[in-house]
Amino acid sequence: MSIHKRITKKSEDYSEWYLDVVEAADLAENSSVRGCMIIKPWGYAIWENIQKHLDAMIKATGHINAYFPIFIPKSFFDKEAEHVEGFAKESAVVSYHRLKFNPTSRKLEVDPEAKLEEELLIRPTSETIIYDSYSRWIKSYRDLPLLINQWANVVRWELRTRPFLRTAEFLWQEGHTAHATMEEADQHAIKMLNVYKTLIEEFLAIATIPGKKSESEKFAGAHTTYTLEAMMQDGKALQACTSHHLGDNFAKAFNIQFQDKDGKLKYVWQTSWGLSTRIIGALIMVHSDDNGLVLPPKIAPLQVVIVPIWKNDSEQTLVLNKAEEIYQMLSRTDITTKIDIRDYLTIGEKFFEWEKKGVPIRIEVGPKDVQAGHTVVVRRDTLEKSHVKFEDIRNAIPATLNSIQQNLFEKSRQFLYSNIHEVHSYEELKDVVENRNGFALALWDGEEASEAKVKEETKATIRCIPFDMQSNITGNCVISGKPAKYRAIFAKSY
RNA sequence: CGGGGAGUAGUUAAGUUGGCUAUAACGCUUGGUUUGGGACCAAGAGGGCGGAGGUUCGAGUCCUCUCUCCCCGACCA
Repeated sequence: MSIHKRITKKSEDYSEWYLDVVEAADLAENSSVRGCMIIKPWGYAIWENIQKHLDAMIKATGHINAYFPIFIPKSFFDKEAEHVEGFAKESAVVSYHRLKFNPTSRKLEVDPEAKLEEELLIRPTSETIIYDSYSRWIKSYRDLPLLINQWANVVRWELRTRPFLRTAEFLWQEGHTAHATMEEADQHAIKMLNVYKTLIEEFLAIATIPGKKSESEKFAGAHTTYTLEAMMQDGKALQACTSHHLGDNFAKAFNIQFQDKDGKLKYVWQTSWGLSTRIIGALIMVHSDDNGLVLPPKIAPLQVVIVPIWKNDSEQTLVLNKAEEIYQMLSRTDITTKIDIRDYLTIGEKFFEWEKKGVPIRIEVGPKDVQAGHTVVVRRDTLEKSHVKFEDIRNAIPATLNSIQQNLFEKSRQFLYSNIHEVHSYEELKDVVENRNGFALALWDGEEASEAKVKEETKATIRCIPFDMQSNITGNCVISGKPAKYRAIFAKSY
C-alpha cells in the first residue's frame, strides 16, 4: 500500500493541495456514505494524541467524563427557540425502528408499522439531551458546579463537505457545565477557551486569536460565544474551537433549578465548549508544505523514523545492528520511534513516504555512516540534513524535536500577525479580505447591518472581536461611519 | 433545491462517422538486476464499459427511461 501521489503546488491551487496532502499522508478518505469520511490509522493516531492531551487538561480543570445517548427526541430541540432554528436545517432524523423483508422485490424495506411516535434526531450537539438529565440531577447549590465532558460523534447534514474541515459526521469532545452564578459561568467559558489555547499552541503549534463572536456568528442558543481563530496559509480563517457562555437560556428551557443557600429557587448558568476533528484540518493547512504533511513532534504518532540503507547481506547486518542500537537508545526516552526494515522499497520511496506522512525526524543509517561513526539526521520542517555522532544522538534528538516544535509555532505566529492588517476605510477592508488574503482589523459599530453588508459584498465575516485589541476605541465604524464600539477581525473563512 | 460536468480494470484516463478477442499508464503478483532521494527488465493477474429497456447482422459508441457521483451556489464547526 505504498503512496505515490505527487502533490499539487500549494501556490497553484490551495484546495487541491490540501486534498493531496490528506491523501498523500494517508490520513483519511471519503467513504461511500455521502459526506462522511473514513479516518485512516495515521489520521486517527493524530486524533488519539490530541484526545490524550486534551482529556488530561480537561480533567485537570476539574471535569469528569460521561456519555449520553446519540438519539435526541425531537421535542427536546423545540424547547430552546434559537437552538432549534440553528440546527433544524442540518439534522438527520430517525423515524422508524424496523425493516422488513419484501419477498417480491427481495429487498429490505422500512416497515410502516414501525414508525416511531416521536422522531429521534441523531445528535448534532448534545446540549438538549444532557440538560434534560441536568434538570433531574441538580437540586441544590451543593450540586454545583457540575462539570462534565463527553467524547462523542455528532452528525450535521452538511451539503458540501471536505475531509476534516466539514464532514457529515465528526468526532469531538463537548463539555457541559452548570454554575450558580452568571459570573462564574462566564469565567468558566473563558477558562476553557484558555485550555484550548494552551493545547493548540503548545501541542499543535498553531497561533490563534482569542475573542468573542458577534451576535450573528455566535452559537445557536448561547449568550456569548468565545472562539480561537487560526489563519491558514492562504490567509483564510478557521475557527479552531468555541466555548459558549449559555447564560440561563437552556436552564429556563429545561427547567434546571437549584435551591440556593438563601433558600430561593434559582436557574443555573451554563457553559458548553467543544473541539472537533476539524482541528486536524487546521493542523494540516497550517504546517504542511509541497512535500506533504508536517507534524509538530508533540502530536506526531511517530516522532523519529530510522531508515537503514544497505546493498548486500553483510552491509544489512552491520546497518541493522546499528539501527537497532539507536532504536533501543531512543526507546529508553519517551520518544516514539521505529526502524523501517521493509526490504521491498527503495530508500527513495521510504524517504518520500515518511516525508509525506510528516514524521518530524528521519535518521539515515548506511554503511558509510556506520564507518564514520555518525548518522544523517533530517528534520521535516526545514528538510535540513546534519551529521550526528552516535554518542550525541541521545541528546541531539530530543533537542531537535524541541526545536521543530518551537519553530513550527513561531512560523505560525509570525504568519498570523504579519497578515493582520489594521484598516481605516471600507475600501481598505475590502482590499485586505479580497486581494491581500489576510485578516482585516477594523473599527466596527457593533451593528449587524454593517456586518451583513461586508458579508454580502465580500463574503468575509467577523471572525471575532479579539480580547486584547480593544483599547482606545476612538473613531468611526469603517462600514457605516457611525461611532465605533469594537475592533473586529474580518476575514473569509473555512 | 438552482446551474454545470462525469460514470470504461484497484486508480487516472483513451476509445474516430456503430465493426473483428475493449486500450494505455500507474498500482498489484512472480522472477531477475538494482538500492545514499519516487529504479530497471521480463512474464502475469485483473474489466465487458453505472443500471434497465430498445434500434441493429453487430452497441462502450445511437434512442428512451433510470440511478449514482463530482464541481459551483444557498446552509455550516
